[in-house]
Amino acid sequence: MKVLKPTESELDILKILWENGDCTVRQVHEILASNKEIGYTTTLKLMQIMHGKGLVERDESSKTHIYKALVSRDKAEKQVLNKIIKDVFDGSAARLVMQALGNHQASDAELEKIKQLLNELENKK
Amino acid sequence: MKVLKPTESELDILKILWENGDCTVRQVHEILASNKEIGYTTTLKLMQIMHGKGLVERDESSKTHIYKALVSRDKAEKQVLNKIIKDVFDGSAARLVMQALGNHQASDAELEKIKQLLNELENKK
DNA sequence: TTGGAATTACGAAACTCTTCGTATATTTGA
DNA sequence: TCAAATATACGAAGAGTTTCGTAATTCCAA
Repeated sequence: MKVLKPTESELDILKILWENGDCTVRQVHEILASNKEIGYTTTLKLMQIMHGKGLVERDESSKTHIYKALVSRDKAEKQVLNKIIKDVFDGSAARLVMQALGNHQASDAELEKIKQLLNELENKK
Repeated sequence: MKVLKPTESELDILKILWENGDCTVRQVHEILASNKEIGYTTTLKLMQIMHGKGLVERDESSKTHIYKALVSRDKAEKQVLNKIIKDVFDGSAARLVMQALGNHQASDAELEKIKQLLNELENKK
């Protein structure tokens, strides 16, 4: 099975669908356009291409189509990370984690959650 | 200041320069060509473009130029991560870390190193 | 009912990235 | 010395992405 790798623009649209649920092109466009200059037909075309690639499906029963993400957020995130880990971090997830932790400030609560996850991972072994 | 975002091919070349130190086009090409089909002039062109972008500098004192990375590995890794964290993980490094840890098998030693890093981070607060 | 607004479909331009062929210059060794 | 090997420069093709204009269709409100 072919791995679907969303482009950057496609990811923007997927995020909107993940966060807002199924959307019309108009709805997606309004959100995109609130962050940057973009024409309506550009948004439309992107979503049509995503449909062609199988990244989204759409309900065509009424004239105004309703789009739904076909990739889960979790899966897409994993794909992105796998690629980075492979390409940039020599396949070492730990290297990536340490670079991320060293660079970014995480809140106490977040650090606690991460430690908890680490303990669970160790117990599983 | 403009952020330099290496493309995938450019990253391949940077990695060679980071690991092997300064290189001629020929040296870089030999390493690239051991992993995939690629013509010499392709490698040359890529490195010329990288030079134009300021990703590398080169010593032109002899006919055969010697290229040197101008971005550090650490900085490039941080840039890649920052972008992903911003684009995909809503700005939360912790979300990225958890996705990475949940997905990939890290060795005990790696997990230990990560826990240690977490402790250091907590003590710093 | 009908004209304007909204929607989809489609083609093509502009841009970036990757690739390589060809031209030109330099070095080298037989 | 001078032909072959090696190097750089450069242009351009091909693929993928992003952008939008235009045409055709459908819907809705006056």
